[in-house]
Amino acid sequence: MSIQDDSITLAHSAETSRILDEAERQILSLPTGKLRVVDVAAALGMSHANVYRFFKNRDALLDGLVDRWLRDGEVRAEKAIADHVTASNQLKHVLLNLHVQTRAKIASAPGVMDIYHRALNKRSDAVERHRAFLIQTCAGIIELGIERGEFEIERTQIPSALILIELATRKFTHPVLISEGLADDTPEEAERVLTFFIEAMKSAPHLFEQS
Amino acid sequence: MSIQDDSITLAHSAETSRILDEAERQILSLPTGKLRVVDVAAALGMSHANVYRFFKNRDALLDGLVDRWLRDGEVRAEKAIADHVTASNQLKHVLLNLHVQTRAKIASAPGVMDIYHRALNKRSDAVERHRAFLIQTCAGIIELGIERGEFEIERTQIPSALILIELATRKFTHPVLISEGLADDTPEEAERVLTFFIEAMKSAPHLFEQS
DNA sequence: CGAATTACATATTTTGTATTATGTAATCTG
DNA sequence: CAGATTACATAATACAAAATATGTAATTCG
Repeated sequence: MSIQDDSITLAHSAETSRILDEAERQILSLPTGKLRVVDVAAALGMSHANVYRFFKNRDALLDGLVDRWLRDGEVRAEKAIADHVTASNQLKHVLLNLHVQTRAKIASAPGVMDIYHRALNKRSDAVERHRAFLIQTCAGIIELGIERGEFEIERTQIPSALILIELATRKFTHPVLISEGLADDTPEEAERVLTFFIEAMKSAPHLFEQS
Repeated sequence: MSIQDDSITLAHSAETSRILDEAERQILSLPTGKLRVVDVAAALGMSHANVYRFFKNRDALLDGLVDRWLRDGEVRAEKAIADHVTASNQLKHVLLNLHVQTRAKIASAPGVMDIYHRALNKRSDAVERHRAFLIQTCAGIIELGIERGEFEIERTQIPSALILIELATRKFTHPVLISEGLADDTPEEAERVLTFFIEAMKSAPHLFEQS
């Protein structure tokens, strides 16, 4: 029974994964993000029409890729939380990791950015979900930090802190903006801004009062 | 003599200005930034080769346009300083004005963004100069704020404050990033971040200590 | 009958060519 | 001879035709 349940809980069928794997492989060796469904199907020895049984259209396939990348980032975020003890370090490393990983992903192949760009402009479900995950995660960490007495801000100031941190660090977490500043923006700068807000939550809580 | 001096100090000849005026006029009514030197020359009733007497090449002409736009922003920055008394308000409105003005400029015509984009990717002299102007201006305001006892940070912390403010607000002042977030990022959000840093300089100077 | 394929109309991309623009040098003009 | 033009080689762009991809419906296969 548990075996059946396991197979049911698999979000993607084995076939879906194979298709995504091949799509990703091709994207990484492509000069641009112009992935062709026919090529993916051909490489897998199936007809291209068969791909459409698993993905509504090409956009859905690309969204699937972005979704995997974003989920990968989320796993790393969870790991960053597990790897650090203090809320300060958890918050810092969750966002810093995100910056560094996305940076690396984008730099790995020119086509990756094209795919991200499309998904973000479309505000695909995958992107919205990821955004919600991040905000929830950061909120949780800050809450923990407050409970532990690590941060001096009030619980009611959490939304305000989240908005500010998001605004000031989006430049380091948003794929398009990372790509735009690939040459200029360093992880060190990201850390600097993060440290500033973390220190502010520790020793200058009044800055987060709602206006 | 002073008349002669005046004419000499004119950075642009009357002809240069005419060319830039016509180029700008065309850009504003063009779907993309694909300005053609021949068209500008034709509209002015001169041969296209004549344009090359005043601008080394097409890129130089486009840089000239960006330069004018950026200088216009600088004039508005100076005005923002004159219009406000406190260093806090000067700093806030200089950057906020920049955000709002650039936003409006980009929204005015699709071609404008193309031109900005090119100049920024090229790191043209115009852009570098503008960047230096902004940093210098903000530094001056902060210095004044310190002198007046409005900000509590130390003079030695000015560089640190400038870097942080620049990092956290570039999203609101960088044309490409403004364009990217034209739909999402509001002036209100920009103000929020600015207010945060200004308040921090007032009441939490220790946050700006060098690490 | 479910899983996959081929067949097909429409959209998109590629390709080769004609046209037009760029930038420079030679030439003209007042 | 400074100020501008025309003339020209090279580079970029626009365009039309052919080729290819997408997405769906009819068809085949096990």
